[in-house]
Amino acid sequence: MGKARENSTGTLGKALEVVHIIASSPVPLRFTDVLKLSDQPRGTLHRQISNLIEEGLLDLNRDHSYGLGLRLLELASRAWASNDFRAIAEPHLQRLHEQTGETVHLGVLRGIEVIYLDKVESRQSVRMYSQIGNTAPVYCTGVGKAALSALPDDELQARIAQIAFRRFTASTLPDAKALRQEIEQIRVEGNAYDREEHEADICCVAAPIHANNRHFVAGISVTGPAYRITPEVLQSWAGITRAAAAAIMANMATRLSPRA
Amino acid sequence: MGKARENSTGTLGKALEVVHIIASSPVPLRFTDVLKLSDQPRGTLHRQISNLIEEGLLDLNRDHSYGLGLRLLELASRAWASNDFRAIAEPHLQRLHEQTGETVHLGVLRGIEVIYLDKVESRQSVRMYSQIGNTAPVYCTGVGKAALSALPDDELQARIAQIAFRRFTASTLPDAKALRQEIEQIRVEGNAYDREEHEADICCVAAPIHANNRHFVAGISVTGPAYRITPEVLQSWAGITRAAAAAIMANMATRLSPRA
DNA sequence: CTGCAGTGTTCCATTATTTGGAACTTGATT
DNA sequence: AATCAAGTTCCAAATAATGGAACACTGCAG
Repeated sequence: MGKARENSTGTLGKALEVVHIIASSPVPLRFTDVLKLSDQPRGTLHRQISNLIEEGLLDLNRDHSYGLGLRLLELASRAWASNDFRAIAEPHLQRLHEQTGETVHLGVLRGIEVIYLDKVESRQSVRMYSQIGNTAPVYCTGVGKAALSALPDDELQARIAQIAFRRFTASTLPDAKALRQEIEQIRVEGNAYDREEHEADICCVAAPIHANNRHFVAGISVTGPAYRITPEVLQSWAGITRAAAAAIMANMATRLSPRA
Repeated sequence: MGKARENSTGTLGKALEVVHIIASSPVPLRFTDVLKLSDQPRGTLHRQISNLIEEGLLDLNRDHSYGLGLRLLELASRAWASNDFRAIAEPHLQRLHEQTGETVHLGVLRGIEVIYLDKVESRQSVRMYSQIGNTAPVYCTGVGKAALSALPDDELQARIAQIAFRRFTASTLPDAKALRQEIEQIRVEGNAYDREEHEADICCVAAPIHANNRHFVAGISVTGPAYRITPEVLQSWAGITRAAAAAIMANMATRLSPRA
């Protein structure tokens, strides 16, 4: 199982590495656990963690395990609220949801992951806020593949080269070749699909969004359970999904970058 | 007149101060704007911001203004998902919502602010995720006053002393004396109320939650529009709100701190 | 076209902070 | 009471941050 990353850019980078270690662990970590996962000496790590706790980025539980601090929630709340792209997309997501009755996602590409920025769903009873802020691999999500398809070729190759393909389900794309092939298809059709490639029984249709210069790419998707959403139904949403994406891009052009 | 901000504990603290400046601004800031708001030399600030962007905590927009980075969303998403207290409270919030039909909040005390950890509401059409991660002053929210009432006296006095009272509405508590008086009342009754003290037309009934040692205090509330929720109705929810808080505390005792 | 002003970016000797090893404390377990 | 592991503190040495000033870029006005 992987050690940490090699991104130790200055003090800040190291501090965030510690946060990342704690964020990534499925199980609560105590001091020595973190010590083993990081490659820092005891004294150093201890001071780092103390600082992080002081700043509210980490919390010290009573059993001496560490958790993420509430300061993060506060900052994220503002990050979300002040995100122009999300604000522009919101009404279009809403409309797409009304047209389909299924869950609609907005995600942006970050490295070789998709991070979900917004979500509109009908039944709130289950896991209301679960998706926003979550990340998923590009190569097995509709939004991810849609976003990739909007990248310039050189960028695309660079990103694909970094991916470590892992099989989530029987239909997960197995390697770079299959992914490249599918990207070509998406570029022609204008839509990406996820047919139970990440989670069993979950499928979606997606469409790409990009800024003029294609340095910023994102995607939207309509998602539903495979037992209810047949391939034909999915297909039938392709057009309105593309239309919603186009509408968002049109709004971006006018409301962002007043001096294009 | 207090000193300016003295929260500059090390490099990390300064970096977060920059993040805070950008998070707090209602309007996008460019480099020189931040420079004016921070008291750091140009070169230093520039490197700090560069590092923060590198780490994903800030974003550089194309018009050279800065925004909060998506890394924050990712971390916050995990912070929220892995928060034991929130997970324990969740079903109780749900039940309280079913009993009242109104919006239910869970908030914890942090300094002299309340930070909202969770929310269950009926109509999702408006501003779904708006509340979680938001902060509000203790002295004019039901959850805040409830949480305060659970603090030991010395802690209570210390916190109250830090508050700068500001009038949000006609019924906002005006000063420390009024607040102390109300806290006494809450301690006797077991419930706190907010009668349009923060926002016009918003009122709520709340109940305190605390860990055994009272170093951790929080609160839950049932909130609704004043035009629909009469004082009598509000009063009628006091009991079930207290009951929900009690149930959460009972669960905390068994599920947290396995080695009390 | 040229100079000007406002912004953003880079450089590097000085300075202050972080580092890391070891010693110390705590508190559970035998 | 002794032992061991986990957590905390300390300080000289190493390293990273600082901050002042110079450099570049951009649009604007003469």
